[in-house]
Amino acid sequence: MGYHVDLNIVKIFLIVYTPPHPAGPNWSKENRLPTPSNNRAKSLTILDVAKAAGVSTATVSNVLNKTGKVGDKTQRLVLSTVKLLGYVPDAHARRLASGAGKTFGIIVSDIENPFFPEVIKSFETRARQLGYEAILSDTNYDPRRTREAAERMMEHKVRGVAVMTSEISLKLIHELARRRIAVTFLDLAPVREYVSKLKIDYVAGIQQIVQYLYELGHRRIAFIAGRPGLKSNVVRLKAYEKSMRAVGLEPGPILRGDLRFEGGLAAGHAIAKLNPRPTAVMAINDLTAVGVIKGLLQAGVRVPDEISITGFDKTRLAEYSNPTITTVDIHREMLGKIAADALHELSVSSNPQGKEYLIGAELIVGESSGPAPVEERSEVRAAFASIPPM
Amino acid sequence: MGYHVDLNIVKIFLIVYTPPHPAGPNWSKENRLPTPSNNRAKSLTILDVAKAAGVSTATVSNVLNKTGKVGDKTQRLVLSTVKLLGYVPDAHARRLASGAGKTFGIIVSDIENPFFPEVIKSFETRARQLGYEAILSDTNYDPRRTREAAERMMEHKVRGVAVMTSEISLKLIHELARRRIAVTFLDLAPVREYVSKLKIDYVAGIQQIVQYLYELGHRRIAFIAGRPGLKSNVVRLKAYEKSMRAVGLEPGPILRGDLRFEGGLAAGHAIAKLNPRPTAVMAINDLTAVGVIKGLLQAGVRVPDEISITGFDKTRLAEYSNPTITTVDIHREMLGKIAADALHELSVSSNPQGKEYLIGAELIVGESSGPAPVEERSEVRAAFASIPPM
DNA sequence: GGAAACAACTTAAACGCTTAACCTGCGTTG
DNA sequence: CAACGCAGGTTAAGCGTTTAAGTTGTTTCC
Repeated sequence: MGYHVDLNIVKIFLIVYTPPHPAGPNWSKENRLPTPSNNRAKSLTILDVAKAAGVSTATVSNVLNKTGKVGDKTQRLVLSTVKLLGYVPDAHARRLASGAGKTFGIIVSDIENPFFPEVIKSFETRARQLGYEAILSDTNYDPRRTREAAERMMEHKVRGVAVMTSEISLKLIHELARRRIAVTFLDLAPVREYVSKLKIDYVAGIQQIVQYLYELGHRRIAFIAGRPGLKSNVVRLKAYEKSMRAVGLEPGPILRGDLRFEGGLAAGHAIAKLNPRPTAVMAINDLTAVGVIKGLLQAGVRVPDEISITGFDKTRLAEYSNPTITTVDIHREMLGKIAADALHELSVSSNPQGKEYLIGAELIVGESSGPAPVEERSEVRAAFASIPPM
Repeated sequence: MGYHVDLNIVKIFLIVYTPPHPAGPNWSKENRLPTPSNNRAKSLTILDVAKAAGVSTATVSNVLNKTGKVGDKTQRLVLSTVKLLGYVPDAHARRLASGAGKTFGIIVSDIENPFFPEVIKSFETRARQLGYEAILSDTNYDPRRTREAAERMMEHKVRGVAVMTSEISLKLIHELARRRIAVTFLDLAPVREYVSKLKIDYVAGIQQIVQYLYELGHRRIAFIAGRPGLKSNVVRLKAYEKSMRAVGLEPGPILRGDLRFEGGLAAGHAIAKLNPRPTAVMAINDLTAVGVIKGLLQAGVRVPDEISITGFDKTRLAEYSNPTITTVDIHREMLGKIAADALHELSVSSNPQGKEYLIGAELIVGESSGPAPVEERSEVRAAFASIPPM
């Protein structure tokens, strides 16, 4: 029952307050006759309430659903009976009887990724306002789990699903749509019946960073990419290349990352050794940026004096980091809200044709970026001379 | 339809691909006759499958539930029919008919607080392994929403609820328990029928930090508290005071924080001005620690050379921070897993008496702490002389 | 003053599934 | 060879709601 301090052991102690009895996890099946799973716990039903109040079940139902078909007096009677008995209606019976449940689903890749909680929260908040319940599924980046998540949504007969992950096949999306379940999707899927599209303006965000760095005198701007498989990553990379060319700069060097701290760290070390070293680094997200900064600092390169770093997504991390990170706010809270609005519109409208929503991006300047180092300035001026004005 | 770059405007553009039609949000109610919300979409039922396969609904059900009562050949026939038709069973009808649904709920304060996603994930993962579905409710620290969350759990007839927030009344807990819904709770509630208790060993965690700092020669160790209202915060504060006295040190100074970055920042500035300045600061959580470090750095105090900082909770932040933070791992992932296990045991056992689970804490040394500054050492030796060995 | 309209209910038929109880035919068994 | 057991089904009675349709008793209106 006691315990001792040992830094290397996960200490979990089980203190059983009750006298030990045979119902442990390994309890043999033979004597498991009267488990609560078997005897249906006769719970309070609407009929009990009706009897107690001396009315019909229909009246109770009408009171609970505020249809306005019940007289004032009866209404109060029913309500007080409900309170007295502690009756809570059964959500499942309700849904079954009424046909259409007011539920939305949201599917995300990874709830631990700081990107998602905010989206989930705003989605759920907005859904509530519109009178929907929300259920969440986390796929853990696993396509099989994604299919399971979609199936769960169908089983629960949701009215709409906000798909916030890319590990999902178009086929699955269409399967949902065919069942008349509204879907919002990020980027990939084309708009069609029951399917709307949420598009984050990555291109504009990247453009703003390049523009900003350019104006600070940076000319060698590296890019730390993410996982090549993810479409949104490819989009950002392309946008980087295009924006660079737009201001007359050659893209590169481009380093591989993994969207995680570790990848950024490695990239930071690599960049420190580069010659000539870039004067600015665009990381594909904040987490990578934090890693890059750490890597550079470990290698003795000062940020932002010697090199500027930028992130993307404006997670809280950007704010907490030391130095704070220059990043792009893609308005994650809008993402969730708009998803809910879009689903609502699709499921309420008589014409369920999808739409496309574009969500803007906004540059947020932090401490991790500054003017290009002075020794670069002469070069800059030379560059100015040879590059035509935009 | 176009858009222009403006850093101060949230840019959200709606591009409607479809020809405009009258079903906008402000559409008048008169002509909303045939909305999809009204006409029950006759969806595929088990009867359709049964007919198509030429068997009874009971057989289909038995196949789907793998009761083993169906012959091999029929089984295959049914399964292929299901696939062919794209039939998905209705979760609500299922639950209603079978009485006991296999669902757990989890109630958290704030999904955006990095503490929770990890707990949720491990809870959900474990619940799945045990064969349960999980539904999530976020209370946003609002007691009213907490009540709603609990009601939602009752409506959904969950078998158990993991309550991970403290903004909940004992009354509510008991109401759940009375309905034979298993509950796990943090700290506050006493164990009883259907209620188990998950206790994090904060005391041991704090003790380890004090011990560790003491051994590094620190004698003036400040504490940054959280919100006085939260019970878990009070526990930590008390543990700090007790641990300090246990090694023969006077507790204090104790500064007020808010569990957030901002509070830490303010505390950091305050500490920089203190005279004599503490040589170490224990922050109540990692986020506060990050703030403290930032505040101190801004005031020109070096970490850890001049002052050591410790956090608590071992969030990813501790790892990403610069310097990395010495913290305490309270095994959040265990919290979720154990909650699921505890609920399962309660709901399966014939004797639903709760138990108490103690989850150990573990010191994780980072870069934010180190030996006390040398100029303090003489003082330390004096202290050693006068303090009896532990 | 009688038809019509209405407010305030009640009745009972779904909703889509599970499951206890029942049936049927075939191989075993004493 | 009658009796039995059992594998592999089927039938039908719920599960707890909602809601269309029906039933009152009371106004309203010409």
